[in-house]
Amino acid sequence: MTTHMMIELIAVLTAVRGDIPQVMTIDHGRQLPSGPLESTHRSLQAGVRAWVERQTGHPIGHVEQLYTFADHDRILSSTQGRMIAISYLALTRSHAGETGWRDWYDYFPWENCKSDEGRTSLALIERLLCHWVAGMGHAAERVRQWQRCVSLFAIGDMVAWNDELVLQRYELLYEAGLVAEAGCAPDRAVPGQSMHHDHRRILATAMARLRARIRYRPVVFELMPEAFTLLQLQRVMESLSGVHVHKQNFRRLIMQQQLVEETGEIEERTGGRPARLFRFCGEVRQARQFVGTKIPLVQP
Amino acid sequence: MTTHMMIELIAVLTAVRGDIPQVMTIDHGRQLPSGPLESTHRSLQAGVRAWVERQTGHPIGHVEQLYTFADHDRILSSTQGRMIAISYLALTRSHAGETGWRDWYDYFPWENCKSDEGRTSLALIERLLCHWVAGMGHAAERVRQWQRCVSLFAIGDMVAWNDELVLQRYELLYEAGLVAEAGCAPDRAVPGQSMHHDHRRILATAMARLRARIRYRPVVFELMPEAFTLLQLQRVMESLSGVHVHKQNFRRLIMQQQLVEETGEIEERTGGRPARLFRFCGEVRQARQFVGTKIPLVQP
DNA sequence: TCGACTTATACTCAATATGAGCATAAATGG
DNA sequence: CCATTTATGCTCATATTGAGTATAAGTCGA
Repeated sequence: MTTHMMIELIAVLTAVRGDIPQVMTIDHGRQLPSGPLESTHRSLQAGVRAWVERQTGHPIGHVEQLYTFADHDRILSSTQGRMIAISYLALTRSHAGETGWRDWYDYFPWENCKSDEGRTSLALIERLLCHWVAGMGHAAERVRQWQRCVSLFAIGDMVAWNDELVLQRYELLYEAGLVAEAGCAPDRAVPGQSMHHDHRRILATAMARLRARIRYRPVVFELMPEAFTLLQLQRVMESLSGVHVHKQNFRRLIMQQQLVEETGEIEERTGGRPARLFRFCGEVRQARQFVGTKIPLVQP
Repeated sequence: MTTHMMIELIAVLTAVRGDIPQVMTIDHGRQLPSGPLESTHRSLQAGVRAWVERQTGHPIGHVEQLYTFADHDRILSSTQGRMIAISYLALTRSHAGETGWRDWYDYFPWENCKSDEGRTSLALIERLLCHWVAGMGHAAERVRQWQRCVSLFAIGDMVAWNDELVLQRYELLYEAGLVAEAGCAPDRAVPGQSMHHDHRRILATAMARLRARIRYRPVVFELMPEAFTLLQLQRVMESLSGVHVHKQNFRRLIMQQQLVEETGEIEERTGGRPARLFRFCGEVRQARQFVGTKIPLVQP
């Protein structure tokens, strides 16, 4: 009796191509890669790592457990099958010419406030949510839910946009019946590709976690090439978090924390003045790996 | 074939008595309460909640998943039995006259830097770690591990104490063979009660998570009585985090964030000038529940 | 009753951190 | 040569933070 078949590992494998965060998918972008826990795996983390590295051929940097959930439907139908899913966030560096990679913001256009597409998406969501709230019976409930919409989507400038609330925003849209996973009609749905099962929800969890991590931990560098300019680093930070940063202040903070050191090389193809290339000070930082990192992320 | 027997839920149920954080235990303080996932549970979270509330009779406030791990020994011996453990942090308010509650710092004396016991414990750890590192073969490894000791235990004032690194500190002591769980001789072990299996490790995870949470989320109030003075609140924050806060600055931040409102009552038994009583502004805050909370935690 | 001690609460002040802008340098392409 | 682009150095006002002073209002013991 092999009982470990019931444990499923789901990976949100993330990389950055150019400036754009991407996620590894299967089934034409409809699912996240997943696999069973095998008895040869020494631990869950090792299981994910081994399996993803075999699948992509790339070494994985940061691996982090996200969340474990019971698949409710499967519990009740007491047939054999997957019962517990454990999701992981994994970061890798490059992936030239591989298939299965999709942009984060194909699934969550509204999370990319930097882009025009994101802003129009947000404007549409605002109208749809307004309509959803208006259709509620109780006035008190109407007020409560509208407050929730306002604080999650930063409607009306009363509250600032919080880039870490990816999951909460998705859940609100789900409750409002504005995503395909909630079974709504396509014309009523918000823009953004849907996924099978609750995989888009898991992706939202991963995005939120990564956005939180890059603020305090030097994990961005797991996604960067060996050498990079400060603007490249800034662009990656911006596209991960979905918000703009002030260029000079960003440089100031990166430099004064001594997160990076010059390689001595110069990047010529900047389109303007050539830029110095930097590398992550992994060696020096490893010693004090528990000292926090501060990355400034502000609104435009 | 009931397959759900293999999933174990482990709860770190935390409350505060007086000013002291406590954890619910069984087996004379040697284990954390745990139970199997049942098919009647609608979700994992609901399972933990239902089961803990039945066990203690108290309503639970905040519940949060901590970590999922595979019990390695059980995987290899392919007998039936528990295989996956999912741990949770749960907060509750009061527990007058119940058994099983133990102080956090019975298990982690060194995490309570406020107390004299914590400081002597830390001084001893410093000596033991120094001895451990000195016995290493390679000089490079010696340097690397000593750096790790220094940054985790804030040895020599080169780096500040980080109260959120509870788990990392425990893991270092485990690797150094200084805790009973690592199979060391009692006279070589660091002070602090041990637990069965990896339960002390799970407790460390829970403490770290709660210390991180109370900084940015108003979860402290789940542990406070209905009405409290600002000093009581401060004392609870201090004993959860294990570090001192500056009284006036603490008040300033709490007040200007409008986390609390006056009840109008006065607490007379302060030992000094009577203090105003406050309650948590849950209603007002619920609307903007995603706005961050800032609690100042500094070194003495 | 007085005085030492405790806690509560208000306010000040200096050091930093942060957000935003200005200015200059060094490349490109017409 | 000039407009444009990016890089990089510097300033400045404001907000936040850490730490201290001052005063108020109780308790307790001699």
